[in-house]
Amino acid sequence: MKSFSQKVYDIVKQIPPGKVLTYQDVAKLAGSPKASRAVGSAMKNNPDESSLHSRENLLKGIHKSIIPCHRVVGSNGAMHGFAFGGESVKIEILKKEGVVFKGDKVDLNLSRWKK
DNA sequence: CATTTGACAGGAA
DNA sequence: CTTCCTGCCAAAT
Repeated sequence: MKSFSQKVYDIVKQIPPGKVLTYQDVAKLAGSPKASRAVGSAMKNNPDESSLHSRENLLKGIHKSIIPCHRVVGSNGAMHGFAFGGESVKIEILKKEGVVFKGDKVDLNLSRWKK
């Protein structure tokens, strides 16, 4: 049985380019609609490219998991803490992938994955 | 086993 | 529209 965070990673990895998901949705898909917070906690343990080389993750078996954290946003379409170079950079990337932006926030009505 | 923490969400002021 | 407060959950210590 995968732990909650593992499920979260699995789900986030399946988010297609040009689409985003809110923490709430991820939590729901992971099995706990109210665990949006826990999702964030799991994300900070985030086995992304940066921590990919971390020995810790290798020991945990999380090494081939590249989590597109930039495709996970808050319920209002804004991002909170993820920054692998700066929020602005993240926005650029998302735009490039086809995510529609509404000012400095993501337009969830258009770019929300499976609605 | 109990406490603390955190990349959240939603409502109220 | 922005800021603060409260509720909720899983993981780490």
